[in-house]
Amino acid sequence: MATIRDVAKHAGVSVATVSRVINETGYVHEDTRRKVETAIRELHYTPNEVARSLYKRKSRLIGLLLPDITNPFFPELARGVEDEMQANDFRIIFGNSDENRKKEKDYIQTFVQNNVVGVIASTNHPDNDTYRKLDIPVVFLDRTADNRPSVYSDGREGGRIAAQEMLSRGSRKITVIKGPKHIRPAQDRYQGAIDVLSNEGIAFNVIQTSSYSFTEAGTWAKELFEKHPDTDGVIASNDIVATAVLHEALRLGKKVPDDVQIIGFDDIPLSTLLTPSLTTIRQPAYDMGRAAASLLIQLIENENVDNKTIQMPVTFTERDTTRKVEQHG
Amino acid sequence: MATIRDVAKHAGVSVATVSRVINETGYVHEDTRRKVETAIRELHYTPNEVARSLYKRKSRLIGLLLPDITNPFFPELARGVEDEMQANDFRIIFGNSDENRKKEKDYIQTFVQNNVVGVIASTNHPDNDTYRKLDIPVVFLDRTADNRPSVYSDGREGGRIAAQEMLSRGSRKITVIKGPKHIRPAQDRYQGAIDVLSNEGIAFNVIQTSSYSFTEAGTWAKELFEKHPDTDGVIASNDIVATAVLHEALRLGKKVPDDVQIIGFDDIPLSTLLTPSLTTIRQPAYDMGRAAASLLIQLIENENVDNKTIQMPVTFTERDTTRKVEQHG
DNA sequence: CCTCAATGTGGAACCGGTTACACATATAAA
DNA sequence: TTTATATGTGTAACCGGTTCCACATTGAGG
Repeated sequence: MATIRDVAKHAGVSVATVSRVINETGYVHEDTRRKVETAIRELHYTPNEVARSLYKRKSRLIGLLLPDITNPFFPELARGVEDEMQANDFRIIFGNSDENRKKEKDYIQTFVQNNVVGVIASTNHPDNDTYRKLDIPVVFLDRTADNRPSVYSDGREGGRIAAQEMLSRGSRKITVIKGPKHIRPAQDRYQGAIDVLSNEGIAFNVIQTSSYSFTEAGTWAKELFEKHPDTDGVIASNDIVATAVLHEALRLGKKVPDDVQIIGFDDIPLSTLLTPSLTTIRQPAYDMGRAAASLLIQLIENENVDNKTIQMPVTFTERDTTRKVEQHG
Repeated sequence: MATIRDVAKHAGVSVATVSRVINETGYVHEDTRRKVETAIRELHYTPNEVARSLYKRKSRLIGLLLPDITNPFFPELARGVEDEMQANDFRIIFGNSDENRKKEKDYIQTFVQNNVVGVIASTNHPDNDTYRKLDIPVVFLDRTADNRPSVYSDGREGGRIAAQEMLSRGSRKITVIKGPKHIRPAQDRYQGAIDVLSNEGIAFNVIQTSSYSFTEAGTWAKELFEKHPDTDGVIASNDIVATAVLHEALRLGKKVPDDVQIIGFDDIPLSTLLTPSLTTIRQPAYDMGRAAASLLIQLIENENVDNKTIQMPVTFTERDTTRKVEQHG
């Protein structure tokens, strides 16, 4: 690998001049510029980002911390982040936290050790010192923390919508699947749903789950129909469990949506391809990723950001696991 | 952020000694060690990886390049890589290539600029100079290149198995979905399938697709049943299209597997949760990721590696989109 | 013709680590 | 007692960039 000194020698100038050419700073005579550019080309020189980063105490790297890329919601988010970052010449150091504080902390630390200029994190503990003490901008994604920069969608509202739509479509024996305790958005959704149910005076059952994993989802679906066989409406904590519930319902010979209606959450890409396709509360994951990246970049570049917390819309996405409701008025 | 000089001053020793303590190299008196360790703790010192990386010309970073994290097969792979790397204190710079050579090249370049010590790449052009000229180890994942380190599974064999199982279960009007031309494993699978079909003298139809995207998958499924409505067996190029085909078949009122059998490829996590659940040719994605990471680490650490190309088994994973075949013998 | 600002360039310090080397001391072997 | 070896520590160069500052040259304005 050629260094800046090689280029300087080859072009017959000083390293300072080469640096000026590369960074387009200060004065450089046109002829000199050309000489340097030729040398750069001939030596296939590319600047060493590490050396740069050391002096500037800033890299072109950002840290991205997500709970688990294996959950289909997160790749969408990640992809949004990546595309926006890529477009702005930032690269990503990536880690899965498994919603585990130690892993989180370790990752944040190595992010810092690698001079990242910003962090996007999906954490349940934004108020933790790990984040508070960071002196680089952090954007919380799919999570909120009051007044700290974040991009999220309103889980509570989503839960409410799910419950309302479920009710307006006639289900009365509703089972709500309560996502893992330590996952904030899961709890928000649950709260939103039971807000509405309680207000309307509708009794409901709850199935508590402890992870979002594919393998366990089936277990909870089984548990649901064993404990509450007369359920005629399921509000799931995300599309994975919703899919498992759908699978189990069909296995039991129930008709969906006639016997049981199901509403999921997230709108992962596969939801449309299920049969019947899954009605769900959509979060615009890809756009959320992009928005978070864009917000972080603004923060990094010290631009004045008026809107530090961006709430994205949740939308009821009607498909075939819910009954059609006749239009009136 | 405290630097090594701060620690040295605080402990009343030289930076060299601090460095020796941190890296456990050379001789350090027990008492000195303790003083230094105390100072490190008190100052919350963590070494700056960038400075390290600059001097050593080696970081603890590796580059991971995957086509598209949005395709559910890749998160499994990525997770395997991450877990293994994490366990060995390596971090990941991540990028999506979209199977696009320019993006690939750009990413590889920034990997190099950031002093990564190794690269794991899923590329269709392993023989490209981009990789040939790298002076750090590269492991190809989900792709082969003769004699270069790689972890993959035998797509051709997978295609053969799919075709055999399809035939042994009685389908005779088979449509093979041919994955995108530029994606090697897709072509291998296709070749494997038509090898068997041709050998057996079975006529078959082909649907050519040009991407693995969720949104387009539905289009090809529709095209399939429009062009070849009498199809009684579909060999899909991966589980995404298989899912779309299943969805479309059911929509058309076909019985699966009675009227149409479907075999997918990959065994993405959702396959079990479809109804009927998807029969597929499984690749052990997570294990492949781990294996690739483990191989790369060996290469990085200059260990003698006897087996540089690791072929993982493809296994016929029988579920409910294929008919049961009676056991004999 | 003189002055001053704009233009152009290079030397060297600096970022925060690692390590070669020099030097000192303690210990064991001869 | 001498010598070789193991142990312990510090100084300074180095990694490959960036940037401050000093210095030279040019041209415009007075």
